Amino acid sequence: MSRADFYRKVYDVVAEIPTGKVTSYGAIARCLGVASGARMVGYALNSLIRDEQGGRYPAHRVVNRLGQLTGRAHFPGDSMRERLEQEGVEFSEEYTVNIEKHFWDPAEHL
DNA sequence: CTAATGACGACAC
DNA sequence: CGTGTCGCCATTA
Repeated sequence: MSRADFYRKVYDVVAEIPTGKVTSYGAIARCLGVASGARMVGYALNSLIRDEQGGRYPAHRVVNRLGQLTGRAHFPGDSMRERLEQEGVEFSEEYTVNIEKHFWDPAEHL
């Protein structure tokens, strides 16, 4: 599997996250067969920002394994948190979602 | 080519 | 149970 394939698959998975659900970087990485690629998933999403068509991917639904919105700084203002709240995602902390309640496992979708 | 970095995660203390 | 370390690997300096 090439680097480009990995990136594309990450985007595919992200695009399929249901509204009101969230998943983690590590879960996506494992789902793609690269258990140690959690950081790469984050990097792939980071590149979406540069990418023009990046806006059409719900990258705000991807949080770390604890449900923390570690990527909020890459979104304008509090748009990441606002969008999640708007989708009905429950927060345990101001920047932490209830991931156990809203977790979406990419593996189940394959 | 080497070194530092990061939207992570597992494990040791 | 919070904090520190280390492994991870593409990307950038």
